[in-house]
Amino acid sequence: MTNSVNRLVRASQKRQRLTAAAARVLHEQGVERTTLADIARVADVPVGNVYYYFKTKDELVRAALSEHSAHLDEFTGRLERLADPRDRLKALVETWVEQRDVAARHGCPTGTLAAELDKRADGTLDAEAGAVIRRLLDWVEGQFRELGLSRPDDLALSLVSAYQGMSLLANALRDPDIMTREGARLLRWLDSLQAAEEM
Amino acid sequence: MTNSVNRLVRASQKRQRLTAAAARVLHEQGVERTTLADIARVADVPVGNVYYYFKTKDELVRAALSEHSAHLDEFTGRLERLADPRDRLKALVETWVEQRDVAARHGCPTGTLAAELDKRADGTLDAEAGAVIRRLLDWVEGQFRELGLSRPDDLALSLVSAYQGMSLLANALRDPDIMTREGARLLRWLDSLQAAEEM
DNA sequence: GTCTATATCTCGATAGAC
DNA sequence: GTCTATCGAGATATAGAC
Repeated sequence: MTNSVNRLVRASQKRQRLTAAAARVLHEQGVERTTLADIARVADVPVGNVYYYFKTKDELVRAALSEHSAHLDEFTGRLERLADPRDRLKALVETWVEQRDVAARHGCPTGTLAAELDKRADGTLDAEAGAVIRRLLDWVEGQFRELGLSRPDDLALSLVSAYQGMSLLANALRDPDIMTREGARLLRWLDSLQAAEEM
Repeated sequence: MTNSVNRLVRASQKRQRLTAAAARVLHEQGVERTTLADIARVADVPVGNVYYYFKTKDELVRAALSEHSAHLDEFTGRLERLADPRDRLKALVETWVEQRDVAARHGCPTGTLAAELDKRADGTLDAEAGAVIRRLLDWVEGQFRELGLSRPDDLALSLVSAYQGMSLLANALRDPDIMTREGARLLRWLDSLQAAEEM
């Protein structure tokens, strides 16, 4: 490697570290209570240096959203190795339940971010947060459609909505058991669905 | 009325105006993005005067939470005029759907507040937000119990969770129709429940 | 590309006149 | 009780040396 390539690699490593740190810290503390210093510290990058990679704080929020979106794609991609769409959805619910302690402590990463960004008058970033949720919604709808169920869009809405709701309640009441209880109901519900039948 | 009583009344009127303004503005803009000046302006009270009624910003947040809690009590109280608990729950869902435009714009007042407060390391106010949600949860559970349904706590969790989920999605996607679609499913679900049967 | 120092701004909170 | 003026903390963002 030449020196210039070396520098480039190190540079993008720092950018990557900042992005990962932003995704994590913004989830834990929220956008408004997170300072650039917080993110820089976790990423082990000097504060002033942050501006070389991200011109504004909003760009860091954007990067965190991309990170969540990429993570979601990678996850649904893995689920598609399962042959039966119903098994994919059940595996999705099981993963949510496994993450119950994180949900009880900080809520759903994308959901809490979207809720916070929607409080802004400036409506640029909140649309991007909504797009990540829409991405999950569309993927789930595809699974219901493959199962030959009617109104797959409404079924997807119910499932994703249930996830956001149980995450918010688990968080607000600081009770991971809420994820377990609602998760069990969702698994039973998924098992009960039959083609040409609604919920 | 003596002058001193006059002053007292005017004073508590101002306190009341500040509380109402806090409840509204904190819902619309969130806690972190709302300044004391914002609340004072809406309440038509000079900024510096706020501190005569509320020693800190957190006390204003607390007052807003009490306002939401009182509003909830008053609302469930009115619902209890209906003889059938099932009708009470259906009226509750119908009210949520009627509020769809507010939900799409700002989310559920208590839910978004709880989510934001839970991002704090300091865990004093978030518990109070959770308590308001718990209050709704308990009331709904009572209705299911009156209906003689098994696991009324799980049923209440499903209903309130569905409400929080659909509010968050409607808000994130800026789409009030989401409230209508999920609301319709909840009404059908409530109709389908029979004693000694689970969801 | 990296980092320090600092400018600039906003906001919560206080002091003190009236 | 009411209100103005302002302090001081803390944050984003920038200037500029290296």
